[in-house]
Amino acid sequence: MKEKYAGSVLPRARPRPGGGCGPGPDPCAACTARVISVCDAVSPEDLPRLAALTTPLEASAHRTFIAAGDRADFLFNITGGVVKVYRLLADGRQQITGFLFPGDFLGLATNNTYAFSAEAVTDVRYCRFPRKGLEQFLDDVPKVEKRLLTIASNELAAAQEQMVLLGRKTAREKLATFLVMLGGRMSRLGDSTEEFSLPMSRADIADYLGLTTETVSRTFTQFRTEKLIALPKNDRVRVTDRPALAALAEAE
Amino acid sequence: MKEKYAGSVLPRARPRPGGGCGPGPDPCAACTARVISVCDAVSPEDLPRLAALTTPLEASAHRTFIAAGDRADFLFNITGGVVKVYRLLADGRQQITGFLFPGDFLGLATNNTYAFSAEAVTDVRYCRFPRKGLEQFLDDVPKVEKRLLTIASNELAAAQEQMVLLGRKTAREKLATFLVMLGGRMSRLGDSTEEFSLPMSRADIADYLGLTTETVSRTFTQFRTEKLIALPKNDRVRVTDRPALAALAEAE
DNA sequence: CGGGACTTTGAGCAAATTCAACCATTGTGG
DNA sequence: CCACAATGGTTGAATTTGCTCAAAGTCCCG
Repeated sequence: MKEKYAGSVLPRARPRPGGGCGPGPDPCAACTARVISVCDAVSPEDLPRLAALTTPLEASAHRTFIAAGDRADFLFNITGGVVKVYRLLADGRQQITGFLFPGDFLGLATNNTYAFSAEAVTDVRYCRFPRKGLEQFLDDVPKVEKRLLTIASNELAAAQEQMVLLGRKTAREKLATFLVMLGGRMSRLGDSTEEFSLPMSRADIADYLGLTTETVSRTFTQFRTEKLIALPKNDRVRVTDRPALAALAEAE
Repeated sequence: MKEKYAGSVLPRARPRPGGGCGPGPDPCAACTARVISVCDAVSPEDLPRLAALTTPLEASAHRTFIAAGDRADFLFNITGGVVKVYRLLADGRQQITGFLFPGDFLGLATNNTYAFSAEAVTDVRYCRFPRKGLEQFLDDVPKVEKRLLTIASNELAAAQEQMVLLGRKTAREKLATFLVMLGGRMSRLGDSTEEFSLPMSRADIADYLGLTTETVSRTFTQFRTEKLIALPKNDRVRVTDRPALAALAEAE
């Protein structure tokens, strides 16, 4: 199992392992993830109202907490841990469309049902908002709606980036891009860019990059042989030749 | 050149070839694309104000009217013709992230610059809005902002779909998906689902599906041999076995 | 210490690419 | 009006990248 990863994602997060909402009457005010999420757009005086809508929840590693086809009654904000968002084909082929980290937002749905599934990669903490209530809240606090639009735009840009990766990059370029991206992300969460944890399995990395586990593994080995990276543990990378890795990643 | 395609995309559109905004004092009110676009969320009394912000423009086939890196001062609404949105890698590899049709919206940008380029595939008509002015307008007409969020959500869902295609589908499945999608899109624009125009080149299809022109061409030939489709002209498809094509497309 | 899950490695294979030639359509200039 | 160049599309052969199938190897954790 993967419980080992729990809490390793926010090494310097303060109040609770894995980060997350604080307890007490005003949990959102104490939320360690707030500064990097939607909730940042909420002014202090509106926080209690947001908190009233919020249900803080947890999911242990490998739990699927959103299944494609479910009624899309909720929106989510990840406060601790790592989540994978994915789609399946009928025969089981899986494409992971994104990994979510603390502060990331989830749940923008087109119809009344989710078109994707979401599974906890590590133990996860998240806040759940009922769509109905949140929509009301959004009407009253337009700033948050703007923020949502910004978030959606960012995700759209990221999605386009990922399409370039999936459609036009080689296995080496894909993995290099992934490592650079993950390093950046991890460092923003308090880990170092040079050495950081790799919370997801090889299979998940493969399903994110449009490859097989074997190819991911082989490419890791190549990179290690070429001294671009080191793998002190299976779930930890040290980038030893950042320029070379970045060059591979940004064939653009 | 491709001028031959101009106007072939909205066969039943009324007022002008290729559709587009009407002339005169209230062009938006006469816009044939309005009913299927953002502008639909604008109430009649606000239309003049929107019209005041709008600059109707044209671009002939193959003209790049947004280049990645440009300052993102404008938003766009396609009113006639077909546009491709794409990204390039340094060595020229291209990934088309989407084709836009009349009613489609374009320009959501993360930073101050566009991260993508946009090129007219056929002769194109479009409306241009200055970001600044539009933002003001959005503040006053929250309904439109909501609509934008909905559009962004839809695009996000489409982007995820495309990631599945790029990362996990075979060449045959990719082309089948593309044809089904295009058929649906074309029929909503007044063409038939059974036979419709194929306004983009094989190279563009390849760059959209993460394949090479050769593979696209070979797969077209396969489909023709298997009597799934017919190609009365190079730029026209007739779907002769829709169920089979759909089955190939939706391996999901 | 042993079982299970995950990862790595190897060998052969297949899908898609590359490189190259050929064909078809269209538009141009003689 | 026809020849012909140009562009885009198709086809073929050889090659390559990444996949499949199979077998070890590793690392936890109990």
